[in-house]
Amino acid sequence: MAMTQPASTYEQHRHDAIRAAAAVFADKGYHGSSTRDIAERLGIKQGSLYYYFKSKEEALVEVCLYAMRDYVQHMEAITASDQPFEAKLLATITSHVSKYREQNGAMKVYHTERLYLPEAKREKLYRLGSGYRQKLETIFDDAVRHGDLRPDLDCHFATQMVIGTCNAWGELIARDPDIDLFDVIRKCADLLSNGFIRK
Amino acid sequence: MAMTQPASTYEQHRHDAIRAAAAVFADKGYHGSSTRDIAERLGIKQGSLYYYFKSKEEALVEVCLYAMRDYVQHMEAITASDQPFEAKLLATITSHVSKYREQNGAMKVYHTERLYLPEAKREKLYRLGSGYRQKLETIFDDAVRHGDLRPDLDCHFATQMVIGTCNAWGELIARDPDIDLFDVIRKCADLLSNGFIRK
Amino acid sequence: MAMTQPASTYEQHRHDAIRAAAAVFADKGYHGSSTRDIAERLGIKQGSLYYYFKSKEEALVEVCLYAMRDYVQHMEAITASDQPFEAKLLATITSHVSKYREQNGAMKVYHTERLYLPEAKREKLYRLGSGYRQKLETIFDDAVRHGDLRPDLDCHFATQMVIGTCNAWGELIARDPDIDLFDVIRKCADLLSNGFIRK
Amino acid sequence: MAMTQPASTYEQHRHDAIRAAAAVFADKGYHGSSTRDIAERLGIKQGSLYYYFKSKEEALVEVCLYAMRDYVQHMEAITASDQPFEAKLLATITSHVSKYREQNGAMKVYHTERLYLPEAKREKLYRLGSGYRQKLETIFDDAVRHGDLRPDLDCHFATQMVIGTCNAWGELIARDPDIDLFDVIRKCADLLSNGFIRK
DNA sequence: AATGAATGAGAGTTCATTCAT
DNA sequence: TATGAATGAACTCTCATTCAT
Repeated sequence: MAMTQPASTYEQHRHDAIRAAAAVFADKGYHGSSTRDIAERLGIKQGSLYYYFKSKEEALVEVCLYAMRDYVQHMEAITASDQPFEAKLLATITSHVSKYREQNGAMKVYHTERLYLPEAKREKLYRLGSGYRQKLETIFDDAVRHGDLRPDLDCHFATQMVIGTCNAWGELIARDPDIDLFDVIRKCADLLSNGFIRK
Repeated sequence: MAMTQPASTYEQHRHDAIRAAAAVFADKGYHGSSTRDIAERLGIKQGSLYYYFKSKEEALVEVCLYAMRDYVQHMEAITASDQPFEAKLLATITSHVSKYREQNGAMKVYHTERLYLPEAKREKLYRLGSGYRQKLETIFDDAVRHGDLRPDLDCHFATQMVIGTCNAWGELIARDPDIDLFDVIRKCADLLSNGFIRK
Repeated sequence: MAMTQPASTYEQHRHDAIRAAAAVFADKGYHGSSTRDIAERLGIKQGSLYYYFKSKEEALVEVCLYAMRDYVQHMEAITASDQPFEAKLLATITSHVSKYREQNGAMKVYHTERLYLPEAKREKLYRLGSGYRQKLETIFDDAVRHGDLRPDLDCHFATQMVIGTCNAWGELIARDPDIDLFDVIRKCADLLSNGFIRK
Repeated sequence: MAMTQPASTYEQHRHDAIRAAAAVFADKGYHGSSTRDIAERLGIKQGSLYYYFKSKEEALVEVCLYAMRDYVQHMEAITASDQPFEAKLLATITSHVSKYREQNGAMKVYHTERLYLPEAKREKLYRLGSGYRQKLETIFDDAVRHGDLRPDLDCHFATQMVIGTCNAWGELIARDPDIDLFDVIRKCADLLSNGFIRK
């Protein structure tokens, strides 16, 4: 059972182009990358890139969309599932941090280069991703209501904190391939849940 | 009590130039900024920038050094002080996060653009900043030994977590001037210390 | 009998670019010429030059190599030939001085601008050209041994003298198109052989 | 008995500036030199140069004039003297070639950079120097008439040849301080007079 | 007599983009 | 489907020159 669309040759090649762009942008930043860099990584000539993107900016948009793929759905699945808070948190962090090791760095690009897009396009991406934060926040809301979390918890703040922490670790593990991904995830979830202090 | 060095006119103007560069780099990224942008912000002509920096790259180095100024010393003072762990953590977070609202964004530039410097210069900056992490780690080591923190705590991990969290919040508060800095600091310290979970 | 290689369009255009650079450098000197000057002479826009040379310096190198083409081989052919000394000298001078009227001044550029190349590249060119002097010197050595030339002749000095004289006349005939090339060559060979003095 | 004018301090300093310019132009060429290079060699700041020259071009003119100083007079003295041809030739060559080791390379600058001056100024310099060639030519004319030289000698050509040869050797000895100046002069005069061929 | 500070013009170079083939 | 060739705009950087001090 194929999980991705059969995909015409063009779509396949375009997908490769997006992944090449992701890798190059992740490495050198959007403004530090040239279309030639991307083309070289793809093994084609500079001009040929324009068969797949109508501009460099479009390439960035596509990389960001690629990064967002399955991102929100994942969160929705976690929210809908019938697990205790700590399991949901672990699942969230796993999903988020792992993404930094996948998709040729697209997630990193989304996080750091998205801002260079013109307002309009940035807004569209933002809307795409904001469901994520909302869903995550409801996990916190529910858990507080249910008595699992501190009753004084600022759920909005906690949500940002989780996301920010995931992004921070994501950067680190994207840069250093020697870091043990699951060790990071476990400790991260533990510390966020329980804090540094001895009980 | 003089708060700043007397400083020659040249030094003063150069300082202004560094701050202008910091602001522009923070806004558009190193590669996305032009020397004209910086000059314009300073109110001089493009070519005149080279009276203060011998290259755009040198400007980036200076911005990073500016960001690092007092940074490690602050940490050393906190380490040396005779306060309980939670006070030290609060002081650390305050010092770190506040920096993102100071110095025209130099701290953000240091964090996100430093990587575009050639190996040699990056290394030198790195050495300057690495004392920070070490000092912070000793705070954790001491507190674990003293019984204030969980005995199973991975202090190295915890250190990275604090720094990463501070940087993540730093980005947010730098971008959004409406965020209440001290609210963030307080909640951040609280959550890191005590976690989300109800005791 | 094909006299030039078939040559791809790119090679042909690049050749034109080298000749344009030769002409401009010969006229205004390397540092006095701009890439725009060269491009204009070629009838393309400045930026397009970089499709043919990756830097202005590379253009200078190519012009120098162009000047050296066939230069040493010519000398080798003369050396190997079975002619008396005076014929060989005449052939040498002819070959050398004529070059100043050919190849759009590349020889002049080689002679006067080569020095502005960085050590490494200059060295490589030098090695290419140094065979010339050596071959010429053997002509003198042989002729002295054979009794055609004065037995007290400093052959190394004589070689330099021929080359220097050729270059001096080359400059003159390159600058003034009215000078009769073959008149110069003949008189030059005569005077070098026989001197000013009446016998 | 002072041989140069008493000279105001200004004149002395200006003289130093001309010599500094000569050295720098000789080393890097007119277009390859910056006014900062010259100022640095003088030990003053760039802007201060303009106290001595109203433009870089004027500096070049002054260097050329400096090179020409005593040049023609020397030739006149030689012409007027009552020596045989060979002594006059030797004196001429000595005077000319030696100049390349004097005056900080001004002669080399005159020879190679003069052409970059605008027509008008070049013309003026040319007139200054052309007396030299004329005087030298009369030496040849006289010697032919007197029967010392070959009756078929093209005196104009011979004159150019002497000058060209002197300049060629001048370049060599200016570049390489190890060359024995008087050895060059002697051999040069000998070969020009008597040629390579065995009598 | 000399300098610090600035400038405007122009340099070499890169690059996103186009388009005929 | 992809390329070779070119372009024009922008970029970093240099430099001759000016001028108040």
